[in-house]
Amino acid sequence: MDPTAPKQSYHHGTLKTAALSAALAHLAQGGEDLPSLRDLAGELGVSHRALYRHFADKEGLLREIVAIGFSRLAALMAEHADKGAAGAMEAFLDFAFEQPGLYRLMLSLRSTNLLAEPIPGPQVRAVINLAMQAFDQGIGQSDEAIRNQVFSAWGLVHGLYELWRSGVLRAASPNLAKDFIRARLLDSGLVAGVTSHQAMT
Amino acid sequence: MDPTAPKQSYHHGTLKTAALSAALAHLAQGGEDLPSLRDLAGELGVSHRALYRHFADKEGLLREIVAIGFSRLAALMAEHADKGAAGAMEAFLDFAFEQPGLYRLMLSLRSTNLLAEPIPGPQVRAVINLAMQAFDQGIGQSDEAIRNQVFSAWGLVHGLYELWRSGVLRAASPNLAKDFIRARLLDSGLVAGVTSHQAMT
DNA sequence: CTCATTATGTATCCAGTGGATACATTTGCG
DNA sequence: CGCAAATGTATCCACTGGATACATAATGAG
Repeated sequence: MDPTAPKQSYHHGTLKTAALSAALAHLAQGGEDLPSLRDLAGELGVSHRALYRHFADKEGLLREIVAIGFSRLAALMAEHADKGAAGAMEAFLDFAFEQPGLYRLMLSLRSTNLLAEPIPGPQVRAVINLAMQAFDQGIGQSDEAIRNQVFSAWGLVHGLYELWRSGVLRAASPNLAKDFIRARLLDSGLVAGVTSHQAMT
Repeated sequence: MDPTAPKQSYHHGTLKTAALSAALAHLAQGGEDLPSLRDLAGELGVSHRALYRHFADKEGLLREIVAIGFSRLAALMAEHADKGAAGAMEAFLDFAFEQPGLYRLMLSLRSTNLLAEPIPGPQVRAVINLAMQAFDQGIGQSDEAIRNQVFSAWGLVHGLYELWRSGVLRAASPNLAKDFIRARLLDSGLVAGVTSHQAMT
């Protein structure tokens, strides 16, 4: 049963993974919302009810995608672990601007009541822990102090990002919005110095 | 035609205002989303299609509510205009924690793709202007510097609030979340000192 | 005052959505 | 082999926002 073969068989074989990939692909291509279960199933050549064998309901699918999103964010931050707080925050920014759909699902789904249950804890904790490591300057600050700094920085960046997306904060282009957010983070004094790995925009 | 009289008449008389009030009442009572057009119309004793005489579509209703929300926020800030930046930010916080449903509609509707069009500009600008006045310390800072401070403060507060609502930031109670946000704002140095008009929680 | 015009509601339809139940087909294991 | 569990399908349902056609009430011109 080669899953890559053009399968005409009654059983799909890898429907669950295929569904998650298809959904993530939609988000990666600029989709803000998930497609309907019917459309998603249609793409996979399967009846919409087939998905219910793998996810309890639509929220189940959502939750798995959110978990994957946080894992990816953690991975991205781990890549930049050497660059300290500035690197961590730049990773946040990159993620949010490159995967807006996914980022939105991760962080504004619960408050939008699309998710009844809390977002997946372990993956979120992983992200927070990575951030705390990045912000720890090894000079014996208390865990609480570090945690406060992490949330302040994340809050500032996330808040400005959302204000931009909501239309309250106007910017001529996404890149300029990103620059603005980076600048505010910089003069907040929360990070030693933000690596601006970009040419002039 | 007394609008307060128990109307059995074919014509409602003040349907538009009644619809907006009913929707706002739902939000005030803890509703996160608007009720369906049918439920809303049902409450008003009217067929769901009647609402379409007053709003182009559901988004039309939403947009008017968002506009009202920003007006109310502006009014609340104006009340505290004497207390400077700290007062303005406390007004933000109060509004967000007392009207979570409305606040969410105002600020995370657009990014949730429930609103295709930008949120109403004039009302938003009023809020920004009030905030800028509050942050202006009259020592000749540039408009841009003040604006940056306003957005930093608003971004920080809004971001932490959203992180809390999304479940990333855990707090035992809403009041503790509010305290945490106020504390982060305070040690950001963005406001001179936050009036903590509350007893210990 | 009358009557046509316009504003406002109603009745009924439609497509799309998430979800439920009952049935069909495989797969795989004793 | 043969039967049970896993996986899909067919078909139904309630509900939503929206469209069209028709009914009724308010209003202003003559």
